[in-house]
Order: sequence, then structure tokens, then C-alpha cells
Amino acid sequence: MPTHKKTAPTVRDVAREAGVAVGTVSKVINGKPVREEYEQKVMNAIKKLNYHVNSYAQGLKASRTYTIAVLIPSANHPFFAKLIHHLNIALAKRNYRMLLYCSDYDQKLEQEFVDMAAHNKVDGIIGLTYNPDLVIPEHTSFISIDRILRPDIPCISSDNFAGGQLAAEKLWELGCKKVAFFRVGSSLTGETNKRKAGFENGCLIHGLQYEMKIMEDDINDTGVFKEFLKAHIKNHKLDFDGIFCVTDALAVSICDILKDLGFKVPEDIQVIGFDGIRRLNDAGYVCSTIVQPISDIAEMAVELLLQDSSHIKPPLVCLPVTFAEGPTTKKTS
Amino acid sequence: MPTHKKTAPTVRDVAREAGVAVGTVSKVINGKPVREEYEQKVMNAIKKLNYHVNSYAQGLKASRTYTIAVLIPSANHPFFAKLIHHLNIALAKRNYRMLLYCSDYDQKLEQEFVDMAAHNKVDGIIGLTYNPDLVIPEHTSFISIDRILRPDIPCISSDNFAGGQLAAEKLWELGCKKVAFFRVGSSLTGETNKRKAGFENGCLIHGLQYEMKIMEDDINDTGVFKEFLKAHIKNHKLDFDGIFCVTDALAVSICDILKDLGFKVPEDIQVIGFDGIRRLNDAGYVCSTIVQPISDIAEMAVELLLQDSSHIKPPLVCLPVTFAEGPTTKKTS
DNA sequence: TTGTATGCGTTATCAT
DNA sequence: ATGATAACGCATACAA
Repeated sequence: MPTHKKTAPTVRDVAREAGVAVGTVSKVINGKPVREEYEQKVMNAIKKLNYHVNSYAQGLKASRTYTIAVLIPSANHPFFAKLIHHLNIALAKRNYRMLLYCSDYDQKLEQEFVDMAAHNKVDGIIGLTYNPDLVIPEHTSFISIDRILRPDIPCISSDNFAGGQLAAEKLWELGCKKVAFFRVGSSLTGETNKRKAGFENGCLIHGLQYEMKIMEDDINDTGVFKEFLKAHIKNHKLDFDGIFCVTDALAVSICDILKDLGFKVPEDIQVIGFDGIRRLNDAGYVCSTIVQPISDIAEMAVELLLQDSSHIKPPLVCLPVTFAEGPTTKKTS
Repeated sequence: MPTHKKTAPTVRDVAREAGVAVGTVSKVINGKPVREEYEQKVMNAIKKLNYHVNSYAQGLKASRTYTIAVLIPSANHPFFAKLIHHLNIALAKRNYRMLLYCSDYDQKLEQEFVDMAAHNKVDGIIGLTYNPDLVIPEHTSFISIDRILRPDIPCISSDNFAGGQLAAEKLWELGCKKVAFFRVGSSLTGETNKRKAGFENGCLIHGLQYEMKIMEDDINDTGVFKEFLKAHIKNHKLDFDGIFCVTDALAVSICDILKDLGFKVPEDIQVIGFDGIRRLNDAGYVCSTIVQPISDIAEMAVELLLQDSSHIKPPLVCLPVTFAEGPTTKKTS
């Protein structure tokens, strides 16, 4: 008379089936040395019973949970979406699961999520946050993306300085004589400042004239850029022939404004953005841009988070960026 | 002499601190009735010790894990990204966590993820998959998005038929006389067929002439549409004045082709897509489009998944779509 | 209603 | 090397 087991098989079931002790089964599961002969028996029993380790029991007993939390402002933004995607791939490759938390830019929620994740015994947290006051609980592995939170928390980012410099260099190569840098607030993060600094440096190197225009955080209207541009029109001609925008999103907005004002991009004025956002389905770039190596960033973040804690953690890792020609600069082919 | 506790506080610590029994603490945590006075004492102790329930112990003992798995082909696509975002919000609102699995369109991986999730005792799975052979383990709550997998698995989708019909109606309202429907394969899913059927129906209702062009699955080159369009040019004029594309991605590609061929959108020919994809940062729509109510879909999926299992589960829920004017149809204001 | 004791599935410790 | 057993932290049945 077969007994109907309603519950999933456990290590004990496997041990009984294989004719060994539970300890042996546990060892096989965790890849610890066991005599070949026993290992085979256990493997067979596992397959026969379709056994799967209960991750909750495992998480309760052991310290590893094979789960990492990803904290991000939003999934509904091309850059974040791509980052989530590559983090997921990088984690899955290593048999880790991903717990996702979208804070929707709510700093209170962000803090709650970090606390929750820390108390949920995740093996680590990868976070991209605008919150400078974020408290990271002790003994919690944390990797920050794109933002330097604290000296002791590794940050992975694009080489923003090099990116800014590259933008200046490209505009120069493309024949620009006088350029401008446009930025929207986010003065919280030093990283975008590096884009500006790199750009300035690049302009100086090539003897390129430049101006800066920064929209403050508290304002949220690209109208200020329109006014700025208007103020630089002389005899129906713009005083610039090139603009570097701190993000692709801004670059696209600026292009709209330029079109409104009757200027042609890239004929009258060339625009370079930053991020490497593509149109639908990984089609072309929305604008000429400095491309962030998102998949490399994801790989590096995961690698650094999961590596043996005896390794020293670098405070800041800058990954190389590249220029990609889009519809907002002249063809160079 | 204070003893240094290195481990996190447990229910026992809370009980001791509050001067009650562990059972009482457990009840307070799970919102079960406890005398007001005791509840306060427990709450205070929890706050004082900064206690957080260990979700692994909880998941081991109880059947609920407050975790649901989301299975999606990719996070790196505007529609999926937005869906992930709204699912995350909907789940967080109910204090559920989200385990994300991106399959990268790999059917073998998809199956692995479903099995893994099922064995990880998640409370349910929300999946968007192109795999018709996906095996859903018994006793696993599963909600499918956009694809009808099996009669017993609830599917949440946009009202694709109504969407197709709406597209036809709009083109008619916009003055089109002869229109076309363009689709790319994915014959696997019946849902896009509904868009086609709805469109045909709409054309019939308004006496609008139409043609169909479908790119088969095995081909992956929009060149076939270009050839089709070329074949319909007479005296430098296109035989159509309106096109309905099965997705926004296709619509954008078609617009590029039309531009290549020297036609102006929307002056010469108007194009409507499907999905409601916006440009960066929730700016304008990439094309005139039938908008899928993504946040409603997410809400409904979560609601249905988490609701008491005594409720009957509807096999198919169709949510209303809307038309949004974008840059590829004439202004109607 | 409150308190106590037991077990969930796993891992680790200890004798064998 | 292998096998028995004690925790991990929580929920719950049962006794008071």
C-alpha cells in the first residue's frame, strides 16, 4: 500500500532512498568531499525523488541565502532597466537570485528597503540611490552603482571624467568651434560633476571655447535652457555649434528645443549626450552619446559583491566609456 | 556586566523584553488578536530591540513566504521594464517581495526558473513567456500576462481585439481611405491575432479598405515590409494612407522605411502602433499608439494572484486600452 | 487569552 | 569518511 506523500521530499527521504545518512546527503549537496560510490547513490536518489533543497531551511541554518537585493529608483527608465537586466544575468550565471526593490525615488522607502533587505539575510545589496543619508547597516555587503556613498562602500561607475573629456574631443574632431555644457541639478552626486570637469579639461586641451549652463535642482523646467539658447542667438545664428548634455534624456529635450527655435541638428549644431540610450529594441541611439558600459558595470558589481571577503574592496571602480555616433552629430564615416 | 549579543534579536528576546510569552509576540507580529495592553508592550520591545522577523524561519515554518517570482523575457525593453516597475509597486504595497528572473528569451532557462521558483516556496509566480510548452508544477499559483498558456491559468492582458478595432476606427476618423495591417510573426500567441481580428472588424464596420502583411517568424528582416510597400507605389504615390502595426517597435521601423522611400509621416501616410511606448523619461509617445494599461495589468495580476484561493480565478481578463496621439498621425485637436 | 513544547528542513558538531 | 543529534527562529497545538 503506497503511502501518499503530500510534502516535498527532504534530505531524510533522500538519505533513506540512498541508504546513507542525512549528513552525507548534505555534503553531496554542498559539494563537499564524499566517497565516489556514495555520491552516486545520493545523486540517483535526488533525481529519482526529484529532490530540491528547501532554500528557507537552508537560509535559516546557513549564513548564505544565494540571494542578493537590488535597490533602484525605478525600473521604468532605459538605463535602470538595462542595468537590472544585466545584473539579473550576472547573478543567474552564478546561481544567485535577485530580489528587486524599486523605491520610486522615495528616500524613506529606500531606507526601509535597505533595512528590510539587511534583515532578510540577503547575501548582499547592490544599490543605485540618490539618498546621501542612506544608512547601511553593519555587516551588510553593499555595492553602490554610480554614486559614492561612503569611502568604505565600493562604488562602480563609468569613467565619467574620461566621458566628459571624450565628448569635448569628439565635438572638436567634428569641427566645432564653440561649445556648451548643459546639466540638470543632481548636485548631490559628484559623478556628474566629473562629466563637467572632464569636458572642461577636454575643451582646454583642444583649445575649444566653452560655456556652462546648469539648471538647479529645485527648478524642473527645461525652459531655462531655451532662454539661455535664445540669449545666444545673434543675427539668426546660434553662438554655439556644439552642446554636451549631461544625459541623453537632456540631450533629446535640447534637440527638441533647438528644433523649436528653427535650428537643425546636426547641421547647425551638434549635440552629444551621455548614457548610451537606444531606441526601442536596441535599435539606434537616440542621440550621439557617451555610452556607459552597463553590462560591464553589472558584472563588476556582482563580482565584487560575491568575491571572497578576504579580498580588499576598491573604493571606486571606473569603467571605460565609448563614443557612439547617433543622429545628432555629423557623419564621420 | 552587559553581554554582547552578536546575533539579531529573536522572538524570544522580544518576549523577554516585553515580559510576555513568545506565542504572544508571534500573534502580534501576525496581526492576530491580542489584548491591547500586551500588544503595546510587544510593540515597544520590538522597536527597542530593533527586531525584524527572520523571513527564512518564517518561510520554513509557515506556508507563506511573502515572496512572488516574476518571470519575464527581458528587463531591457520599455514594455517589460514598465511592467516590472508596476508589479514591484503593486507587490510592495502589499508587503510582498519580488524575485525577478529574466530568461533572455531562453525557453530552457524559463522552465528552469519556473521549477526553481516553485521549489523555492514562493507564494506565486507572475509570468510573461513565449513558451507554449512551459510546465507549471502542481499547486503553484501562476498568473500569465499577455499570453494564454492553459485554460486553468488566469491570463491578464490588454483588450487586444478592442485595441485593433480602435486603431481602425481612429484611422477612419483621421480620414484614411485605404489602410494596411503589419504584423511580425509570434504566431505562437493568439493575442496578437486578436489585434488583427479587431482591426479587420473595425475596418468592416467603417467600410474601410484594408490589406494585411505578415512577416513570418523565421524571417527577421523588415525588408519584407519595404518590398511590400514598394510594390504598392503607383505614380510616386502610395496605395495606402494609413497603417496599423502590431507593436510600437514595428511602427517605428515602418516609419523609418517610409521616410527612406520618400514619404512623409503623418502627412502622406499615418501610422498607429500598439503598446504605448514613450520616449525617455516618460516624455511623449514614440508614435501614435494603442496604449496598454500596464499599471492596471500589474495591479490586476497581483490582486488575482494574492487573493484568497477560494475565489474563482477568471481564465482571461481583458483590460481596456486607449488611443494616444503621437507624432505619426495628424493633429486632431 | 497566555505560556510551553514540539517540529519545520537543513547544516554542523561530534563521536564512531 | 560516516552516522546520530543538536541547533537555527518561528508558528502552532495544547495545556493552563
